[in-house]
Amino acid sequence: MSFESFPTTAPPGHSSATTVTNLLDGLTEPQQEAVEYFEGPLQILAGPGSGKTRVITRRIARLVDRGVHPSSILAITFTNKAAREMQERVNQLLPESRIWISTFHRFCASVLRRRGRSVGLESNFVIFNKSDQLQVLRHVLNDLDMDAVRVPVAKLGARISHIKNTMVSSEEFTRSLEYEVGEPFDMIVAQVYPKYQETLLASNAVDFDDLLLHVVKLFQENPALRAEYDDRFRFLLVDEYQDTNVIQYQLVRSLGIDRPNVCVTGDPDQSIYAWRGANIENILHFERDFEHAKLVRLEQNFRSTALILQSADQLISHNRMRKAKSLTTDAEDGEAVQLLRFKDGRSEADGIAEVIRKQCTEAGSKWRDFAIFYRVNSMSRELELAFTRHHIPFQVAAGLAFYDRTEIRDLLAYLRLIENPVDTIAFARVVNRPARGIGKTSQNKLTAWATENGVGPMEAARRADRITSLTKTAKIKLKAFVGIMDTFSLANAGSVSDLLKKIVEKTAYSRTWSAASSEQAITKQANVEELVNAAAQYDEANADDPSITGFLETTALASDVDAVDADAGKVTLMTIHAAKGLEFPSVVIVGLEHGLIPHERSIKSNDPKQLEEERRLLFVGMTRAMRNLYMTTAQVRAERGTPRITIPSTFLAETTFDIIDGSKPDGTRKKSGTSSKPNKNQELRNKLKASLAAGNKPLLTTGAALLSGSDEEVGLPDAGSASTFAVGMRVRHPKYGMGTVTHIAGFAKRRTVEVEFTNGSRTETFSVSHCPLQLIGVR
DNA sequence: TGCCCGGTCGTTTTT
DNA sequence: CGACCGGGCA
Repeated sequence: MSFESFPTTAPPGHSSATTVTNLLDGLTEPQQEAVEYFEGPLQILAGPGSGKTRVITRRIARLVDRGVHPSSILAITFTNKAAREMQERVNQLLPESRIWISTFHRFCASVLRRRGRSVGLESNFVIFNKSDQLQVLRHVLNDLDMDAVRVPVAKLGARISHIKNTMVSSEEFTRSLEYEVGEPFDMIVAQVYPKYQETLLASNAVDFDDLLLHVVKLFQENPALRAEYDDRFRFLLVDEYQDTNVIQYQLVRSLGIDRPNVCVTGDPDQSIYAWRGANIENILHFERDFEHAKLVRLEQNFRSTALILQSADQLISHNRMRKAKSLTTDAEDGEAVQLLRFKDGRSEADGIAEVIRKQCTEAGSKWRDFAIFYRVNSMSRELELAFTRHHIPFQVAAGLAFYDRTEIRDLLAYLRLIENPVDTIAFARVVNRPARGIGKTSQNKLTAWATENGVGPMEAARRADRITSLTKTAKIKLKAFVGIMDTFSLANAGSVSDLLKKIVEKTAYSRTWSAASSEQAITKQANVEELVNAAAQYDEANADDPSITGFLETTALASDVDAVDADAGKVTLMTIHAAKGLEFPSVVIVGLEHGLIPHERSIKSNDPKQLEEERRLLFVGMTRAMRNLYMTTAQVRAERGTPRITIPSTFLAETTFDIIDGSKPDGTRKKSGTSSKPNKNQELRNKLKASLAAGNKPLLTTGAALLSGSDEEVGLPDAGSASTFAVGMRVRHPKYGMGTVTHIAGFAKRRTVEVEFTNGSRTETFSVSHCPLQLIGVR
């Protein structure tokens, strides 16, 4: 946004001769280098706010300028939003050029629509999202008679997805377990995974993973096809390369063999998706994978003020597994990062609201200048309540995504079934919605018959007369359902939106919520209307070739983050992950607490890699801020309903900021900002370092000390400090049983112990002042 | 067949 | 604390 308002000197419709210099105008030397580099692999290591998008878009324009045909350039991004933004900016430089800019998933969908026959997909296949996926798994479990055993479906899905992302097929997975007994859970997975794939294929459907996986397989099995695509896309550009997983990597590789003009951009320090299979190695080993690769580093930051950048840089420099990078800026110092401390989550939310209001009334800020980031979605609630109380307009980039709402999924399922009558999941969803007297029993009989006779659910319903197990009424009702469905077609309705309207009308869909409270009914009605609007938009954009499949693809690959509108005139609330790639004049990062940032899961994993990813996550959050950066802590935070005393984030000991008492109306500033003299915060950091050098493990302690709330000097705890607990002590907990104390941190009321329990190998942190721990003795 | 309640579960991040 | 599943009852 900000610095990108660089004037486009070329008038619209310019001829190419004048653009070369213009395309390099206002670029730094490394930026120019990246734009100018022509053929061969190119890696752009782009720090936050270093003008990456600008470089890529200009590079594309420059390629066209050199005579490369626009249709032989493919740019791939991760999110729709990034793709759209890049498309817009390329269009500014090259109006009407129709460069193909797409996400990995959309690109693969289009390949599969054209060439998916050999992996068993019709061109109108549907894309199953997560809830469809879970539905499939439930069906599979049902068929396998496994519901007796409690199997967590979501976990199954996650496990299968993970296996797929390591490119292990169901056959390979099952075979691998024949030789080696795996986890008990994997034994279940081994049974479910193949059936799951079968169901998808029988439904002419793919899940998100399949979308990529099928294409990679297609290219592997059909070298001529791979070569065709490789050749067609003479230039390939991949954004956010640090987030690619094994499959995406394979895809990029297979498109860059004959024509290795692959340009990747990314920043290892912003890799925050390793948990879902992203492989930092991909970017770290680019030079090895693509011979004679050129490397360009963009290290000058045009986004943040110097003090913000400095704090972020301090933090990230604590990562050990890292390509060192020097972030620089010409910007003024600006205001120091501020740490606002509150007593609990509610006053934190109120305090943030007050800060924002104050900035808007006194400093001329606008609501839209502010973004609040949190680690977990559940933390948005308290903030939403506070903003409502304070009458501050806000938008949340999360919650139930629009296309995940029941009424929307129901109507989409109708569309799916019309287009693809073998979609068992859509059938199950729709056949009795609104209720038309076709219950579970009848459905089970029908699907059993369908499987037996090798037909899809709609075909089975059509032949309901032949299914002897069905009751007479069930047969009649199924026939009626088929009758209604037969009246629906795109050809008859004329457009997707009209078809949707017809469905709503003919099925009397609003009966579904007749029982719901009126307020709910109104929301649902509005959602349905919004869906029709979305369809109308699709109709308009695809007037030349409208299809149900096309519309469904749009909805399947849309995400809630796409809906955030930077210009909405509202404060934006989102997770730190969702904030990647964005920037805001003022940013608040909420809950800098142990267990939140870094997240408990990463801490408990005991894996330094995971902790480093948490650090990168905070780094990403901090570097979104242009002018003001606030971070907050609450001394007490309700967790699963019960309030618990918090421990400050260890990361606070690794960066610089001013501490502000957020609960005081004006905020009592402990140390003021712009001086570079070490403040108390830094003295404490020095102590921490000395202590670390002495072989202690006091990160928690120092974090706590930092925020201990008193101005008096606080020392680090030693063996003799006042506490009855000591590392190595045996304790008993009424619920978790026997355990051993592994860490002690904090002082007085804020003193905490971490206990590793013997059975179940779980680890819990307790506040000494109120915990039910019983001392047993020393190990 | 459908509704309601009760219990269980988990609880990070997403195309 | 909340969502969601499954079971049991009307």
